[in-house]
Amino acid sequence: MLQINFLRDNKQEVIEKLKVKNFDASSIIDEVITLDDNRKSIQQESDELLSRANSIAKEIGVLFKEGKGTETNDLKEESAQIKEKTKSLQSTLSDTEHQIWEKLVQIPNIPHFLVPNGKSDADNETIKEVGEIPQLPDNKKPHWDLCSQYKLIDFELGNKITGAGFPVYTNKGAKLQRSLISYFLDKNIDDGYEEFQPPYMVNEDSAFGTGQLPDKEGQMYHVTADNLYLIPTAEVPVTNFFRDEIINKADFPIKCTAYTPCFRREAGSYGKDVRGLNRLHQFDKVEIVQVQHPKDSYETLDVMVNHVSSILEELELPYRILRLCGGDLSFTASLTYDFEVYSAGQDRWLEVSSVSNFESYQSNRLKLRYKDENGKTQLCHTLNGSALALPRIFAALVENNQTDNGIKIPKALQEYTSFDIIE
RNA sequence: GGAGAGAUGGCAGAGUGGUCGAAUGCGGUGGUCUUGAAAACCACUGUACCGCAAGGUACCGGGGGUUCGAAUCCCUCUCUCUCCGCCA
Repeated sequence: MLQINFLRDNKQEVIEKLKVKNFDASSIIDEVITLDDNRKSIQQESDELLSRANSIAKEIGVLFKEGKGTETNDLKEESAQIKEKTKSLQSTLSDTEHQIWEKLVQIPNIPHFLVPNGKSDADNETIKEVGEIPQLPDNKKPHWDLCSQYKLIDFELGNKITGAGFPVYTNKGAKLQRSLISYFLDKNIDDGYEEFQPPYMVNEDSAFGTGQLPDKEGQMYHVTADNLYLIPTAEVPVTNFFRDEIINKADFPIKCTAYTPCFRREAGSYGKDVRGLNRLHQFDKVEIVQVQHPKDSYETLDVMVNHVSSILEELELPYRILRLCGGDLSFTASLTYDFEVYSAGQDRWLEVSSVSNFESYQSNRLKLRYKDENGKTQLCHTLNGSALALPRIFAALVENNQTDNGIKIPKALQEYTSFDIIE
C-alpha cells in the first residue's frame, strides 16, 4: 500500500510510473486525495468538539468538588449536544477512512526505473544467461517419465489420496527432495541468514500484511472453520514476524530463511504447463527474506540475486536471469528478477526463483518501521526470494542429468543424498 | 471437549468513575563523576492523526453501551493462560 502523502507529493510521477505496470492511476489518485481532504476537515471539526467536551467534563468535575453540583445543568446540556454531533461526525469519518482504504489497496506498487515496459512474460528482459544447455540424446525423457521409471515420484498415488497437483515422493525421490531442502538451507545459513520454521497457516492480518489479501484471495486455500489461510509461500509468515514492529537501525539487515511447503489453488491453470512437477498445489520451497534500510535495499536485491546465482551454478544447472517487465511484475513488487533453469528433457525454461524488492509497499501494510536520525519513524523496505523452489529444480536435475545408466547427482548434493547416481 | 483466570507502554507490573497517556521497577538514550569502565546520581524515553507553531484529538485486546466524565461499570466478540479429558 502506498502512503497518501507520497501520492499527494508525487502525483504526476506516480501516474507516469504506474503506466509501466499498465495501470491508469490518474483518477484514483485524485479520488484518494479528495477523500483525504475530506477526512482532514471532518477530523478537525470533530477534534474541536471533543476538545470542548473534554473541558466541559473537567469543569463539571471542579464544580462538583466545590459543592456546586446544581450549577452543572447548562454544561451537561452542551455536552449532550456535542455528543450528538460528534457521533455522526465519527461515523462519517470512519466511512471516509474505509473508502480511502478501499482505493489505496487497489493501487499497485510503483515499479523501479529499471523495469522495462511490456504486457506479458514475452516482454521480460533477459539480463544474464549462464551455463551450457545440455545436449541429450534423442531418447531423452521428460521428468515425469523418468520419475516413474526410477520410482522417484508417484503422481497416481497423490491423485488417489488428495488430487492432481499433490505428488507423493518415493524412495530416492524423497531422499533427493529432503537433501535439496537441507542443502538450500545450509547455503542460506552460510550466507548469514537465520533459519526459522514458521506456521504453515496464517491469520487474516498476516495474509493482508504481505499483500495476499484482498488482491489474491482465491489463490489461497482457506480453512473457513478457523478463518486461517494455508501459506502460498514462507514469505507470508516470515515477513509478518515483523508486523507492527519498530526495528532498531543497528539490526539492519534482518536476514531470515525458512523451509516450508507452499499451498496454491492455481485456479485456471491447465495444459502442458501443469504436467508433472511443473505446477503443483503443494510444493516445497526454501525462502529468503530481508528487512532493510531504504537506502540499502537495491544493493541488497543485487546481493540476493548473486546468492541465488551461486546456488544454481553449484548445482551445475544452466540458468538465465530475467528482469520482469511492468506487465509481468506482481502487484506488490517494485523490481523482480526471475531465475529460470533450462530443463533439457522437455526443452523448456522453468522458473525456479523470483527475487523482489517491495520497497515500503508491504511495510506500510505491516506497519514495519525504523527510526531515522531525527527520531522520526520511517517505513522499512522488505525483500524476498526463493532459494530455491524445489519441484522445478528437481525436474531439471533429473532431466539434465539423465544417462543410459541412470540419473547422476551433482557433486554439491552428494554429501546430502549419500548416493551419486539413481539407477 | 469441560471448568476457571486474564488481556494496561520495549518488558515486568500498579491502577476499580474525574487532575490517568497512565505509578513504580527493569531496559534504552543523553549527561555528571572517572585516565577508561562499572557503580551512583540527574534528565529524557509509546504510537497515530490534525496544525507553520503553540497546541489539539484518539488509542490501556476489538466492537458497542451507561455517564457531564470510563483503563476503571455493563454487554458482546476475539485471543491468551491454568487445571481436567483426549492425543503426536
